[in-house]
Amino acid sequence: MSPTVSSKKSGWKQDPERVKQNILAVALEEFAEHGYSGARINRIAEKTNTSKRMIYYYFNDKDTLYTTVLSNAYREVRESERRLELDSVPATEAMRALVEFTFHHHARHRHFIRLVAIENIHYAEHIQLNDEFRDLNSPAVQRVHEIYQRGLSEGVFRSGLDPVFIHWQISALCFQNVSNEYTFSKAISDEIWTDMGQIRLRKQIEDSVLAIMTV
Amino acid sequence: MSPTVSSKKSGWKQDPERVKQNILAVALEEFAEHGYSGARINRIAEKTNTSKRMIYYYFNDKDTLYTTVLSNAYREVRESERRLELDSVPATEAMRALVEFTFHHHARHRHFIRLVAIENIHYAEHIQLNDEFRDLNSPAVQRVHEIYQRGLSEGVFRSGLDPVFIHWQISALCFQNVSNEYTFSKAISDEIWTDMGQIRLRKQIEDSVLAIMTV
Amino acid sequence: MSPTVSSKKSGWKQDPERVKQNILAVALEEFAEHGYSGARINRIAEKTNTSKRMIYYYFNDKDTLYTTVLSNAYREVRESERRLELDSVPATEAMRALVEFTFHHHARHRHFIRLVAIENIHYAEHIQLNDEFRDLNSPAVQRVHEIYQRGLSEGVFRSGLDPVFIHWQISALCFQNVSNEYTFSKAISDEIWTDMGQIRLRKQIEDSVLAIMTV
Amino acid sequence: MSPTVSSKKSGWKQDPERVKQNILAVALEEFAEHGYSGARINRIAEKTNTSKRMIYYYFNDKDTLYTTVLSNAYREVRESERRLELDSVPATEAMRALVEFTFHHHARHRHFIRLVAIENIHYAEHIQLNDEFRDLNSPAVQRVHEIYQRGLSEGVFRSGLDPVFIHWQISALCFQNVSNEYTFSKAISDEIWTDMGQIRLRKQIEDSVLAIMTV
DNA sequence: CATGAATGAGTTTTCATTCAT
DNA sequence: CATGAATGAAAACTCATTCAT
Repeated sequence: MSPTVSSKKSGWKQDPERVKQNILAVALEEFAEHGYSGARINRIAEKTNTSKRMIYYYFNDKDTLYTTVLSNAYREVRESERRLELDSVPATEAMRALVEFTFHHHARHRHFIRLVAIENIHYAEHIQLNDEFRDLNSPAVQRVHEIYQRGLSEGVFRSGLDPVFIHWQISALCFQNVSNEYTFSKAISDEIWTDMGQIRLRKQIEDSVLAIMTV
Repeated sequence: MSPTVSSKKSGWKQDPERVKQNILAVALEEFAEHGYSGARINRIAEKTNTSKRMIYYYFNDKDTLYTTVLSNAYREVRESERRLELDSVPATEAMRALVEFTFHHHARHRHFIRLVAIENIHYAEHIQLNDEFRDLNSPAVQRVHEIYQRGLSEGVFRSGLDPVFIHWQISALCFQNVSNEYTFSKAISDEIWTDMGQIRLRKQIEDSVLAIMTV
Repeated sequence: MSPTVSSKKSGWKQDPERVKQNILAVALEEFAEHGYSGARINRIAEKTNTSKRMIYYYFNDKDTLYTTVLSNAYREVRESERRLELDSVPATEAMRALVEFTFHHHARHRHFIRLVAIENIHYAEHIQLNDEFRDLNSPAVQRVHEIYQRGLSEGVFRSGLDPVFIHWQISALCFQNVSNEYTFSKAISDEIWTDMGQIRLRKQIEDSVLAIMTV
Repeated sequence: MSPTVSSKKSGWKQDPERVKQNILAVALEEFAEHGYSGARINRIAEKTNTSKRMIYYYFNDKDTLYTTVLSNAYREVRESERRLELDSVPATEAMRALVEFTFHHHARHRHFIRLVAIENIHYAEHIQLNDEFRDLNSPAVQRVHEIYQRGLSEGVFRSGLDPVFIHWQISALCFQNVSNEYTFSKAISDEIWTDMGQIRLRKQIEDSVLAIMTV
């Protein structure tokens, strides 16, 4: 009866923020698994601690729910990326560390990767292009930029490079490692996704990134 | 009067093969544009020279239609890739040519790229894993293998490399150039997809591939 | 204003149980009249106080609706059979009473008889063979068994009979009286289905059942 | 090339009568198996030596095809019944023989039994009530009538019986033995349809018929 | 006679969303 | 805040039947 005791479907009044987070978590899974059109509000409601009505109460419609899920996913992933600290090591080493981190980070956030792949199918039309969104993502390039500058001072990197392109290369390869596993495995070979294959691939990505940067 | 002349909706009986191809062409667009769940049989029918009923007449259901579209797309793209001839040039040059070709080929087959991205969202469950499919795709790796062998004889490439990994690198980067343009543009920058950006990117991809191969 | 008063299409929210029962009643008629394939969800919806959508809301699909109708029909008919009390009369009299009751009971439940005939065309594949279903139907044989035992003690019945076969005889003849009226009438004669014919037939059935039981 | 060589789909011109018979045979199975609404013209066409178009060519529509199948089935079964010869034996013996014959005859013509059950669901609306049809079926009652008359002369049968009711009793029980096996087996017991059960049941039917006839 | 292709009208089923309390 | 019931619009799919050659 006490308002602090709020759990599952038993309690009377639930914490609104908690309810919303619960819905978003379930919706993330559903959208990541089935895409926008393939996702089912019914399925989301069933896996939720609350009811279908609440989804509409808090998020108005499927589109808004998806958009919220997407921007939340970006925020969470970018936030979790910020924990990486690379300041004190030499540039080359830092670069390798950044690639390694990105490689594992993407692998550990498959839902996010799938969501981004899905959003590209939709021409990224659900992403509001604004300063807030750019600010959210800029640290990714910024980090590359800083390491690059350091490497220039150290004399180990070529001049005239664009951090955006470097970042793209890292991102593209680590992204693809997660996103295209299934068709590549069936069409060509699945050796890349064995334990050994993953280690080898990560090394290759590190090498390829450093190769285009070094003198 | 000539029985060989049959076209559009005017004539009574169309060439069945032509009707099927027409449906497949329209369906390819629809599926590539909206994904499996987002695709609408009605929309496909409208853009077709024939009726919705005929889609079911020839393809039974949405799933079969999609599967047929997908395998056809693979076949067509792989077939069109076969035209590349790289035998007579030095290995390094051949490798650059292969990357350049792949880069443009992917860019010119956006529907196929989107379809593959979509199919990965579905865990490639519509692809029948069989010898025929493998045989269709093996030339892609084979080509890399041949150039690599040539480069080894020429003494320009490192030994111990796996053509599958090399092919993956080329494929991944050229694929991503098409598939992730929209989110990357909004999140980071769209400079990569300017005319200049594309030239620069292609060079970078060439460099990165050669870098991991050369001594 | 009173929340307990809710009826027909006027009120907003109907009593769910009442809605389901209404659907089932209409569906029983439709399936009994046209068989499974001949039945139309649209027609059921029209005769209902609710909409086609609600049929799917409560019963998911045509098959489930039919199965529910069928098992409900069995339950209702068996329940209504239970009201017969035959304990206090001599066995021979009790047997005649049972046949008479069954004769009229089947005649008054034509929908059920038709449904069972339809289900036999489908090889009874919609009937879940389980203890619950057996328990539902066992009283029918049990009743025959009890009368038979009584008749044995009274010395009026032959020994060595199987109640299942006795029950079958009663059931078969009373069933057929309802189920094969139309073809028999056209092929042979409809005199059996005149008022007099029905009386005569019932007597004949009673006689035939007693004849195989008595010494 | 010779017109006498006509077989399967290879030959050019088929024997029209043979084609029609082939269609009717396949259609009989389909209608008996699935009922009128459940039957599929497509399925019939597939199992036929000819094409769907020919079905329409010879029978106009589904309804006519069904009607033809039905009346053909009646004719064939009645014709095959005529072979029974019972003249020279005593009436009681003849009656037993008639029941036994009917019992086995029905069991050997399940398609026909099912078709009749189906037609009753349709209120026998496909049967044209005319003299021809009556004439076709009258021998069945006539046979009972003759035996009954003989039994009267012999002094073994009661007077005042109606051959129609006797025939109904035989027919009903032998019919039900085929038509209601599935629901009865699931609801009550399948012992009746074991080899021993069938022998026992046939005896019971014989007994019950004779019981209502004898003094 | 014979045929594969074509089709309109209808049938089942699904889905996001709303409503009265 | 919260809920089960309700729903219109549209989606996938089916079926008997017809057509031009």
